[in-house]
Amino acid sequence: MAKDFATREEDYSKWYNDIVLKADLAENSAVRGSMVIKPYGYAIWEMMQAALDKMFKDTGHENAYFPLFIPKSFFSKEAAHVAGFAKECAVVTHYRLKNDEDGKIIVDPDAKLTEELIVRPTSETIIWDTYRKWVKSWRDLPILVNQWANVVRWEMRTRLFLRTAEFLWQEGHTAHATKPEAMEEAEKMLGVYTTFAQEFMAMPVLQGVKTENERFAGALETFCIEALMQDGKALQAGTSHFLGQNFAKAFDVKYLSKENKLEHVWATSWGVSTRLIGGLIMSHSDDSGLVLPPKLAPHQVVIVPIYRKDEERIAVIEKGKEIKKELERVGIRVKLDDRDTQKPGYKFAEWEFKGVPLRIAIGPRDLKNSTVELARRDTLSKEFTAMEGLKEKVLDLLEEIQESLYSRALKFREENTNSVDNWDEFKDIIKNKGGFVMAHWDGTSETENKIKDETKATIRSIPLDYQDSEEGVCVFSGKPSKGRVVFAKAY
RNA sequence: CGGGGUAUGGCGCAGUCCGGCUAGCGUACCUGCUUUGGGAGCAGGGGGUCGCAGGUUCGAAUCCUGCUACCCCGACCA
Repeated sequence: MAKDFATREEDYSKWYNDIVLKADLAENSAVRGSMVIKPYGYAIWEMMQAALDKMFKDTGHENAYFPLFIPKSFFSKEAAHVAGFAKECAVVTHYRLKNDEDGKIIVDPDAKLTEELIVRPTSETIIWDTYRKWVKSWRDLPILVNQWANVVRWEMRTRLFLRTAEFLWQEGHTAHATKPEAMEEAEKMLGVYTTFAQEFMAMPVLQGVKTENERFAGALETFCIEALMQDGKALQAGTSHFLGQNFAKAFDVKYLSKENKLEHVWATSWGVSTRLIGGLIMSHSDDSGLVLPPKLAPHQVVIVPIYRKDEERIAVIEKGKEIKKELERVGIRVKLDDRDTQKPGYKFAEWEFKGVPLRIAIGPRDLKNSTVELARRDTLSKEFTAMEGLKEKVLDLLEEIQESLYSRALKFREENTNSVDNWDEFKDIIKNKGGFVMAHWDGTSETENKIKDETKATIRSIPLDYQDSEEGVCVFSGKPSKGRVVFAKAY
């Protein structure tokens, strides 16, 4: 175990917090509930952004940017949407400060806005107000736009990355001529998120739709991916909403169809946030700190030189540079830690809790034997290996680590997914074991709420293959059920 | 918003009950020497209006009053 680290066993929340802080990902700021994302944490976000952005563009989307502020009146246009967000909005009421008689800075009461501005908690309203101007004809559709932005939701309780008052995300907002086209878009983006989670984050996810209770405010259908964390709690990792014509009607977005008929357009929105970094941490990390999947690690390989005397230092670092160059030539992200201010043992420990997938140590002994010491973060194993053929070996290992993290996480999820038909067993598993519980449900919000009150478990999703799955009776009410849904306690 | 707790060098804490000399410890930081294949050792050194405002007192980190911030547990949520 790393020095000063809580273990998962001892205190899971503290373990999580320790990793965020000690791995230098983020810290709490002077602003309540808002974090500073530090360079190493932001580098991970940039890796995520790069991969996602490419996938969005490959599926035909373009980036744009809409205002941070939304006029208050926009919020009264879509009733369900307002109800969902009203309680957690930051509101701008004035536009100026001044000095009072004591020289203190105060809000200038004369500078009151005639209409208050809402700091966006999400951008549907401002975007749909804009789309009205963009859409006249069926030829203007579809609009496939994504925005990388920050949003603010005034949360009661916050946790680094998992829930902060301000967070970074992307939000896609699309407009379509027909319902099937919009539905197809919502499903397509769920697929993009799934691919990203599994192939890049090495985090297995369940695809499904939300129940009415858990649905996005203003959506007709919310698709989601849900991941299982190491403490047995579920994390909603991404959502894609089919919004129907709700926003088009609220903001009067109409087009003339080929048949010369005036129609409302169909909408989707979809988003993932910096919360994914929390999911990444809780999927793979261990009691020695962060573990990063190679595809998202800012440094895939770190080289630590070992030396005593000056001439050794020069020779070893020279070799380190050579290896770095060679690895970079095949596209590997390499950090040569040539700081003379820290000793090797310190560097080993540091890169370990920062989660770098592979570490190469080179010392005088290696120069003589033409070897390096190669250590894996995921298994914490190390071996001496020949410098000859190193880059092939590293490439293979990075791929192997990526796959092994995924299969380890998948195995964990499988071991912590239980099909349950008995109410007492349901309560017992939710309370004592956690994980996903697949159980029959009668389809009513009433039952869902009662289960939540009694166990704190919610329906994370209704699996996409729900319609074809087995019939049964609701684990709580005994009424008929068309299939099993996924229950869990959630973040 | 309900319940509990905390506020003292960068960080983590002791001291507060029972007021009293220059506010202490660990760590981090700085300098020097020895070290360097898993978080180095020794020596020396710098850094704190004790959360804020008021009060009691010869004297307040310590007692009293008010305020603020943060943390944990719930309810709300990506």
